[in-house]
Amino acid sequence: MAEEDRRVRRTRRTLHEALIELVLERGYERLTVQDILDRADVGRSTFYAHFRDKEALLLASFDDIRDRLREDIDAAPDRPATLLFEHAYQHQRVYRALCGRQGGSLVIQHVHGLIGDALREQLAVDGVPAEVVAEFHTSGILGLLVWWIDHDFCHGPEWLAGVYRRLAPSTMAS
Amino acid sequence: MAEEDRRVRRTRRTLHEALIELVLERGYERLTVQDILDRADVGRSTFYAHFRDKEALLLASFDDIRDRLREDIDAAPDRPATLLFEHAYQHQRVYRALCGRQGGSLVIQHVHGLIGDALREQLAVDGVPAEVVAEFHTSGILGLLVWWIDHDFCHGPEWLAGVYRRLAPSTMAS
DNA sequence: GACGTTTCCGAACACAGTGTTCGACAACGT
DNA sequence: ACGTTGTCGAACACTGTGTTCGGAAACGTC
Repeated sequence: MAEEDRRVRRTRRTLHEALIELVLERGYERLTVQDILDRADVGRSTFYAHFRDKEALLLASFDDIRDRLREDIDAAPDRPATLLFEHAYQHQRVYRALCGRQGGSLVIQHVHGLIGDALREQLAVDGVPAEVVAEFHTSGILGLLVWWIDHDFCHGPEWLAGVYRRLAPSTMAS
Repeated sequence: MAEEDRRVRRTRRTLHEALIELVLERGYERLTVQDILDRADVGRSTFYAHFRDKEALLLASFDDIRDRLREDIDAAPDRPATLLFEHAYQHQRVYRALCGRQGGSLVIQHVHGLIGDALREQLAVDGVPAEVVAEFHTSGILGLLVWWIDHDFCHGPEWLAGVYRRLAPSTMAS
């Protein structure tokens, strides 16, 4: 009974798809709510009945995937980078739209928080606060991710995970 | 004879100062051109005689500092991270406004390019493309920088440079 | 299949912010 | 004291936002 009405599902799904399409075509910043409405063929008032603004739609579009990523990380918290790379590889289209250079930086920030939280409890280096170590690694991992996305996912996720392990030997986490 | 007119200097300086102030107070994204005009007490048409938009003002405000940073890096290209940290420490107010979390991400992107270019020619790790190594390190360094800024420059620049050296021992660059 | 409910549409609206124009005036450097 | 150049301020057209509301259509349920 939670999601009973088909029309609601249809509207939200259509809007999400339109957003992804348009971000890939023209980049998030350049998009207008009206652009999304036209592409999705959804009425203006309908949009605002579902989302507060463009940003809310963006974040909602990432909700499902983020939840799954979080679950995976919770299940195996000792190798968040590997999980992130595999996850992105499985959802290339969405990750390209939301985490690539043309996506809004908001989603990246969320992922940053996710990975940062996981790393903070895994990493330890003598004489350096765990917070700082985690920050360095998280930023590095996301740098690798964005590079990978912008290079069309050349190489598999194992390769990238190997690169990370090679570049950050100061700890056990991968 | 290049910059003869005092009025021009005054206008540009006032606008830059107003921008920095307001970014520190309310964040770049939330700012209106009109806000900047009010704070600087400069006419609307005058603003557009100098800058195409808010973004152009932001980048111009970073021009001087960026040039000096580039010169420093060119002079000692083997330790770009250390130079960046020292540079930020010397210009805390501007860096806080332009590279902190509340600054537009544009300036950060510029710095990213600067550091990335320098690192790409310094780093080498067997079996990993230099491009990827540089991307990882650059992102990590900028992560450290942002963390440092957001923690009010606690510790000196040497400390942060030491942290970086400790976390990224896969190369000689510091 | 008929029902009451929920959602959607679409047009209208007020509003905020952008970037441009122009004439009058003031400040400038020489 | 001069001609030049920058600034002001008000007006304007324009784009995009977020809201409102009544009528129509689709929905789930019984």
